[in-house]
Amino acid sequence: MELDRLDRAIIAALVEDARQTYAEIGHHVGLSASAVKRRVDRLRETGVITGFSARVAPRALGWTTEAYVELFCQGKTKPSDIALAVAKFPEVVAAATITGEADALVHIRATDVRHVERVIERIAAEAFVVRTKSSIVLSRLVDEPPGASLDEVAGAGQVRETPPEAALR
Amino acid sequence: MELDRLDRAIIAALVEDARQTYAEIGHHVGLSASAVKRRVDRLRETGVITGFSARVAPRALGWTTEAYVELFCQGKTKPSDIALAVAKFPEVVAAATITGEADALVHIRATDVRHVERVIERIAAEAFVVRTKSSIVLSRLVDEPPGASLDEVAGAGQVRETPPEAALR
DNA sequence: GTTGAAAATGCGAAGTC
DNA sequence: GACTTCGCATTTTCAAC
Repeated sequence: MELDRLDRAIIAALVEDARQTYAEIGHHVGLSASAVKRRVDRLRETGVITGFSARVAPRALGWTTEAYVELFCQGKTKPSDIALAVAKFPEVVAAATITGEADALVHIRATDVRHVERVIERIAAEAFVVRTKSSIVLSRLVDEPPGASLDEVAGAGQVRETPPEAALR
Repeated sequence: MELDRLDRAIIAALVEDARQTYAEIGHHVGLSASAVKRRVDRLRETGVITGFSARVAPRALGWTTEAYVELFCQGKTKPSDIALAVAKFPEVVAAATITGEADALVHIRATDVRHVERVIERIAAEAFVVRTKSSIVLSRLVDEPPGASLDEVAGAGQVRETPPEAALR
């Protein structure tokens, strides 16, 4: 799907505040409310915008501790096996297979260090896990709303209006 | 701030879909629209809900590649130094100081592998960075909207209604 | 993409428990 | 103190242009 400058401005506005009215967004990007709605509907249908979500302060809900855990797995382990195993835990915020020594990296959010410990223990108990290596987060330095400044840098799909170098300022 | 069962149900509803109407949320949790709005207003004022944001498919915007980069820094480096240095890059989605060998972990999202490489190069050029160790993401397995299932597990602030053990099912 | 009108929703006041 | 109902302003939505 092709995205023009207006689409990206609308997306940026919605990433910043998803409860703005169409009229407000329209005023900001130079369109009528109807036109904005039509574009937003299209962006949702085509899967560019996957939904709208409240940003919650994890600490306010008691989630004070997080950790990154590297997983070292047996040779024949499939990514889908790892996905199934870790997706079971609500504490697992993110997970990905990666290059390097470890096979996967799992991001955990929990209520305290003991809680983190218990989750790691249960992940390590999975049959395919050979060993784990975990790092507790001491202090979070950056935590952008996913896609906060995407429009500043990325081009629209395959067609880029600004050269990649511009992304580095 | 104290959160009761209703607050957490409302938060869960808004994390799932931040553009639901107050009436819909109210129907779901058993309150009138007005009551829901008052609670949401209070949750925003107290900082539990920090905002509302559109979820965007990074791929649709051309962000097809991500990486995790461990930073090894000089002895006297302060977390705030690292924060200032990495926050400059829109490609840096998250960063945190961690326990273990490395001093910090930086999560990068970029348009392609070359783009990742350039960002890492520029981070490595910071005066306090001794060396870096990076892992490119092969495939993302889990990517929950931050706080998607927080209410399932965490207690409300310091007062916990369910014992921590319940979090592990 | 815009305008305009009908339906739905947001929002605050007043009243109830 | 918190919730509900009610009335009016705003917004959403969908037509026709």
